[in-house]
Order: sequence, then structure tokens, then C-alpha cells
Amino acid sequence: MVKAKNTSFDIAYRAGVSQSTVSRALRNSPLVNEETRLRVQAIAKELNYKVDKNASSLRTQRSGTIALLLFEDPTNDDSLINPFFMSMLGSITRACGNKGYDLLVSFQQMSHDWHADFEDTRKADGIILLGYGDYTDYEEKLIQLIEQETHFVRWGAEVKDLAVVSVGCDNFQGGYQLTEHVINNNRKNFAFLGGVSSGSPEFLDRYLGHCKALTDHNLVINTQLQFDAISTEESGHNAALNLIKGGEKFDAIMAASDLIAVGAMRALQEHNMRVPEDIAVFGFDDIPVASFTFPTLTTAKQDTMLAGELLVDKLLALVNGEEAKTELMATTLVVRQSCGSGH
Amino acid sequence: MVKAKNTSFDIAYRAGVSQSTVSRALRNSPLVNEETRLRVQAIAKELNYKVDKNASSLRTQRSGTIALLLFEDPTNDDSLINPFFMSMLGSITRACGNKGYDLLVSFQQMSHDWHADFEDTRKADGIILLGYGDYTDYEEKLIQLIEQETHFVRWGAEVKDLAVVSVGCDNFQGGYQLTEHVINNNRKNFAFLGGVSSGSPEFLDRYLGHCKALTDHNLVINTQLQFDAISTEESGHNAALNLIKGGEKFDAIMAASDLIAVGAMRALQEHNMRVPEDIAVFGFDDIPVASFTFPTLTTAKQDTMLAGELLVDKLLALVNGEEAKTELMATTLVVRQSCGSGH
DNA sequence: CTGAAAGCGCTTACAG
DNA sequence: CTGAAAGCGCTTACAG
Repeated sequence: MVKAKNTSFDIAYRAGVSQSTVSRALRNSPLVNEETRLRVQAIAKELNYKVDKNASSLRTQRSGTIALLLFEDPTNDDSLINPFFMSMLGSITRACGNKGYDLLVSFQQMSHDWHADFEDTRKADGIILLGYGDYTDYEEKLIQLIEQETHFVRWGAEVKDLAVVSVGCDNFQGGYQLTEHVINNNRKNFAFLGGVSSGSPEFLDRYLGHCKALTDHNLVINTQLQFDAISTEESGHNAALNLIKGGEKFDAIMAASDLIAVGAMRALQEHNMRVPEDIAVFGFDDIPVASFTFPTLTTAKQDTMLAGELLVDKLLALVNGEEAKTELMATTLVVRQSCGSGH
Repeated sequence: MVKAKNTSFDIAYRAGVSQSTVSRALRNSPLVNEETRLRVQAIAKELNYKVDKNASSLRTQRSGTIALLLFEDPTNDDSLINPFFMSMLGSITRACGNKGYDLLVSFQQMSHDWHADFEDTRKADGIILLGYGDYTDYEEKLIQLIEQETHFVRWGAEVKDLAVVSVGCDNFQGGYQLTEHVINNNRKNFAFLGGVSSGSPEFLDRYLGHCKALTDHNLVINTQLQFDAISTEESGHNAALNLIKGGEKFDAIMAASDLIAVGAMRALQEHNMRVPEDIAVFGFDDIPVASFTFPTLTTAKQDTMLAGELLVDKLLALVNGEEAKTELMATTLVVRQSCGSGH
């Protein structure tokens, strides 16, 4: 037989107080006598009583939960999620835990209607948006969320003309710094693998920073050496194959993400081009794989731990009716072996 | 001004019916007239009304939510979660979505008291346990969960003597199949990298399958060539360095996991030992990285999509008071380049 | 400091 | 097929 769950009334009965007092005692209300509080808490613990969150959330209209919407383009392998977002998921989960919030996770297809009604159903107090994909589709949904007065924050480049709180990296500066580092390693002919349209604003910013570094050092921007790619290993592999096939001379590849870089290195190695001796390769993100490749990958680290904290902090501020501002984090140059000067 | 949220009473008022009828209509109850139902649903949609889950969960004592406890040993990099479990997380999330359940995710330290009170607080109807670490610590917590009559399932090897529903892979068979494949590629001296104690039952089973394949093919099990490792790249790297330092002759390495294999390949390449020409290397799991390494990694695939579905299905069966049985899935041999016969 | 009571927004027996 | 009413288990003004 399953024993019926204890309620605050059961605790009250055992403690010889009213149910109201139990509720106050368990919430550490200053309105309750110290001794009473301790007695109630002891009994609650003994009976393994836990406050029913559905009831308390219904009463307080607060769920103590945040929803994370991880959206993505369809991939052939359903289980393959961009490792960078996986790191973010990890840090967001931890940041939520530190704040005493639970995290509801939901994967969404970029192309579908988002199941973003967690706040409407009162299951979550606010939403964190995380993902990539064509920005054009994305913007419409943001507008919808704003109209519904949903509390939300997002990871990514700043959104202009919309009252949206974003946390992102300074992609321009990151692209600049990486490129400058490799220029200082005496590379002159840079290829760039990654989409550079407004549909992928992060990649575009990285590219613009890259180009600025080139011109600041009196190097030529050769658009023949730019090939589109999305952030997958396969796409990076394809782009690098096209680059090689193109026949233009190059001695360095900036990949718009680490995953692209990994694919590019595979293509180079298949063509017996040595990294870094013949070609320097560098990426962006510093995903875990970046330190496992051979050679290990020079990249710009995005601080996912900090990002997770910022996203959660800002969302909770919004939930509490406070102000929150978009924030751009600096990236950190991580020098490894793939550009020839690493350890 | 924030507009007050609509309730079922508002919908009832607009539709000219009682609130009970609204509730029935929105739940597609057969008790409600077709025409009435459509009218109510139209109005609800128009007003963007969503049923308050806190209220309905309180009433029905069902949350429509599953909690996933992902526990792990502390790692130096907090954001680095075992990619295999990340794949599992992905498939579990999808499986939950397909069943109309939400997923609450929580990371736990193996060593800490688990925050496993999601069911006690009525935030979740059941719990999925996912993780690795020393099995000895783990068992105590399982017993605690059973005593609390918590609904839960877990990923991993079958647990003896405990009424626990597990979903796992046939690690013995996987180890056997992989080893046999490499034996057929004319390797004779096998090293094994991975812990082989009862604290890591999955690794132990893989090792036992490996050993069985060796003896079945009249090869010697050389315990000098077994080195402990946990499932990280670094640990695999260290174990391989020790193996190389040991000076025993070997021409193949079975790594207890892909992450260990990746670390081992790095160590080999640092010592100018070619994979697969000099040494065949194979892993276990088929994590995404396995197809990106150079050379790509031969391994045994654990079907994470199926695993996620099974875990969710079995948990929901338990939640509904039905029977659920422990299930062992077959692994699939994935032949790539690292053992010399791949494409 | 404590208690009695209202009410959060639903679902579902019960009565018709 | 529909409605009035009870009740899920809390939190918190209100009264003392």
C-alpha cells in the first residue's frame, strides 16, 4: 500500500500548531517563534515532508523554474547538438541551481512554431533562448515573445531596434585578435570558412573583425578565399574541399567556429597538407574537442560559465521587474598547436 | 499596464457556458457537445488562453513532467560533460516531447546528496538517472529512492538484488564483437585502457567481452597491458603514456570508451606511433567526436535515440502503475579507419 | 507571535 | 450534454 502523502495539516497536527504556522515556519518567516519554527522543521524533516510546489506556485504565481529553449536547424543526426550549446546548457543548469531555480529544457526546431508557452502555462517564470539558425526566421519569433510580454533573454549578438536583452561575445574583437595573432606568426594569405550574411550575425562579426585585422596589417582581403559554411564538421569539411579545389594560394584558415575548423583540418590532412607547417588553422568557441584534435586547435574561448550566469541573472532581474541590459563579453585567445606557436 | 491573465472563467463568460464546460471542452472531453467544444476552443485560442499547469497539476496530482538527474564526478572543467550523456540528454528530451512531457534537468555531483525531491515536491512524476562514477556510492542512493517509493529508471548495467529498472547496452557483447573484428584484422597483442573493477560495471563488462574474444581466438590476455582510466580524454592520454612507458609489445588498444580512445590516439601520435599502421585503436560509445578524429575511430555504437525512448517509456509505465522490465540493447559495430579496415 | 479563513485556477464527481 | 460545488495544498492578508 502506498502511504498517503503528508500535507502541512499533518505536520500541524503533530506539532500542535495551526497549518498557517507550519507554512510560516517552513518558509523561515520572522513572524514565527524560534522554538516553534525548529520544532515544526524537525517534524517536517522526520516525516520527509516537502512543500507541494504546485500548490505553492498556484498560490504565489511563481514557479521557481526557468525554461531553456534550445533551438537548432535540423541535423541528420538527431542526437548531435552543437557542443558549444551543450556547454552553455551545462553552465545555465548550474547557474539556475545556484539561484534555487529549476530548469526545464526543451529542444525546438528553428523552423517550427516554438512551444514557448511555458510562461503562459505558469510552468516557468521566464525563458532563455539559445540556438543558431537563420536569423531572419528568428526575429519574427522574438517580436511575438515581446508582444506576449514574456520574460526572456537570449544568447547571441545584440539585436537592434528590439527591446531584447542579449548576452553574447564580442565576436568582432575575437576575430580581430585571432587573426592578428596568426599574422604575427607570418601568415599572409587567409581563407575564411563560414557564412558571412546577416542571417548569421555572429559569423559576420567574426569575419569583419578578421578583415579589419588584415587591413590594419596591410594584408589583402581575398574574397576568393571565403567559403560559406554552417557550424558543423561536415560543412567545414566541404568548405575546405572547395577551398582546396579553388586553387588559390593560402597559408592560413580562419574557421568561423571550432566545428568548422575540425572539418577543415580533416580535409587538409586528407590532401596531405600539414597543419600547421603548411597551413595554420584556427577556430572560434573553444569547445571541448578543440583540445583533443591533432594538432590541438588555436581558438577564441567564449566563457560559457560566465555566460550562463549572466543569462540567468538577467532573466531573474526581468522576472522581478528590474532592469537588465544587453552585455557583450570579451573572448580569450587560446593558443594551441594548429597555428604553429603553441605548446 | 500588464493585462491580467485570462482564466477559464473568462473563457466561460465569453462563450456563454459554465467554467466546467470550458474545462471539459479544452480537454476534448466526449461529454461536451461538438459545437460547444469548437466554440470554446476558438475563443481560448483567440485570447491566447493556456491552462494553468500549477492548478491542473494540483488538482490531478500529475505534473506532466519528468526529472532527469545527470550525475557525474567532478571534472576540472565544469562545463565539460561526457558527450555520450549529452547525446542521451538530447534523445531523452525528444522522447519526453513526443510523449507530451516536459523535462526538468538537474546536474548532481556523485558525491553530494542528490536533490532528488522532484517527485516529493510534485514537480515531476518520475525521475531518470543518468551518469557514471563509482558504483559503490551510487547503490546507497538507489536504495534510498526505492524506500521513498520514487518512480525512477536508470541508464546502465543491470543492478542485481534491487528492484530497479535499468536500460543499458550489452557491454559484454559489444566488447566481444569489437575485439573479434580487430583480431580478424590480424592484431594479436591487445592492450585495454579502462578501469575493470566492480565500481565501473560497464567497463568491466566490456573488458570481460574483450577477454572472451581473445581466448576464443586462442590469444593471450596480457594483464600487463591493462591500465585503468576513467572516461575522459586526459585519463586516456595518461593511461596510454603509461602503456607506452611499460615497454610491453602491443599492436592494438581497446579503449573502454571513445573519450579514452581519443586520448590514447593523441599519446600514440605524440610518440610517432601510427594509427592504424602501427597500432589499431578502438573505443566504445560512438560519440560525435568519433567520426571527426584523424584517423576516424572504430567503435561500438550505443543507440542513444532508442535508449532515450526506452527510458521514458519505462518510466511512464511505472508512473502509471504498470510493469516495466530492465532491458539490454545490442551495440552496433562501427568500422572506421582506426583499425585499418575502414573507409 | 498565532489562528481562522479566503483564494490561487483548475478537474471531476454529482445532480440534473 | 451542462452546471453548481467541492477540493487539490498551499500562502498571506486580517484579526487577535
